[in-house]
Amino acid sequence: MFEAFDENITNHVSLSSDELALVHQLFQHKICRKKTMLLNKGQVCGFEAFIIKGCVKRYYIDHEGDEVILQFAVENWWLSDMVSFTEQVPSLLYIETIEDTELLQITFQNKELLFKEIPKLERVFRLLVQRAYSVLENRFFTGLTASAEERYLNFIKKYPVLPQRVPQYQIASYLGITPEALSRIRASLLRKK
Amino acid sequence: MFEAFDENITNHVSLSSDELALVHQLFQHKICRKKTMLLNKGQVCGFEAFIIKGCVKRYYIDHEGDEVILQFAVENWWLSDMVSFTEQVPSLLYIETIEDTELLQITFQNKELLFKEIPKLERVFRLLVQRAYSVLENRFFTGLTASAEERYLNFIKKYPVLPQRVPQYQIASYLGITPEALSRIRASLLRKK
DNA sequence: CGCGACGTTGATTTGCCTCAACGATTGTGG
DNA sequence: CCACAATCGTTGAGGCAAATCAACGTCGCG
Repeated sequence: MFEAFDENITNHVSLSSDELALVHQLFQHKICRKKTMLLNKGQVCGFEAFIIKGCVKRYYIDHEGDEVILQFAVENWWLSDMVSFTEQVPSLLYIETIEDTELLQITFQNKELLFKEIPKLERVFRLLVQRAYSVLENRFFTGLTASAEERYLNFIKKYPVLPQRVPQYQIASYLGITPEALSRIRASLLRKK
Repeated sequence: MFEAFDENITNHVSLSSDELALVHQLFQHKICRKKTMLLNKGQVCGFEAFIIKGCVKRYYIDHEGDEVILQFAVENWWLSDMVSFTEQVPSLLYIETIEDTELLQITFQNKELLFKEIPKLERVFRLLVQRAYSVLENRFFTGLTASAEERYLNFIKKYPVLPQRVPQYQIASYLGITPEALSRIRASLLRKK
């Protein structure tokens, strides 16, 4: 159960078996069905989680009442509302499972405790945040210049499994376009081939 | 010279005067004229800097040869190409001063040294990265849904000084629109009032 | 079966881009 | 000090990508 998780952490820093045991102890194993709300707008995000299995979306509701999907997260991804979690303020976002999902999650207090016991983990999590920042910045500037078609091609290249796991209108939302537009893009790509 | 800088750091963690002295020693004071290139595409970003005075832009050149501005940074902001700096890989970006600018900057080696000497600073920089992440995520999702006019209104509300310090076509670039479009938006806003 | 969720397709509209021309301002060399 | 160019912002005309609105087919499920 912990293999990928351990690897993800010891990638960045080596831990004694005692230390690793403490880590395991502070992360709680959780299983939930699809369509479970893990976080609602207005709640303080109480967890940071590593996804062992499943698929999750993170989104907000815009002023017209539509879902805008910021992120899909699958196996071996970290999941949280970083803003809400680290600053312990109410979230603006929703987090919801798309499939039955298995997580390892830690609370804010336990994460603080973990840092106190094993300070070198500060480094690991700083690197994780930096990585997340890079990914976001990349996505941001392809979003600024690329056309919808390019963004879609980019998406399926980067996440080839997601189209099979996520309904198309949610992918459209992630790409920042309407479902109709995505449908037409796909049709036009088929015609080209 | 160090007031705002010190405050920015001791906000998150308290330091002894010895520790603070070490920090000061490892950050180098630098002054440069406007239009100085601080980073070129292809270089490994050698610094992380705190802006004491001045204004800087961070941008890349798109496939049509146009500047796309990702960030303006002014007094009391941190500045770096985080991806390039932390992973020590060649940058895709340019960083250039818009005004005469005064910086406190640290090298990669010295930052590592700093962390080794004062591990609790890992925490400070983790929090800084997280803050940067929040800002970016916010900007990202207003970019996904908001119209150009909304983005502009947002911008002047958030950074009321920048329109006086930065030419309008660069603001347009930052907002992801053409200078013409921004000009029209401004004209239309004036008409409304 | 019948209903709702999802994807497709068509017609129309719209927000922003592109291209082009034109003032206003600033800087520069003669 | 003026002539000239360069830079910047504005305005107009036309075009295009994607949004909106609407209708329809298909599939899975209570």
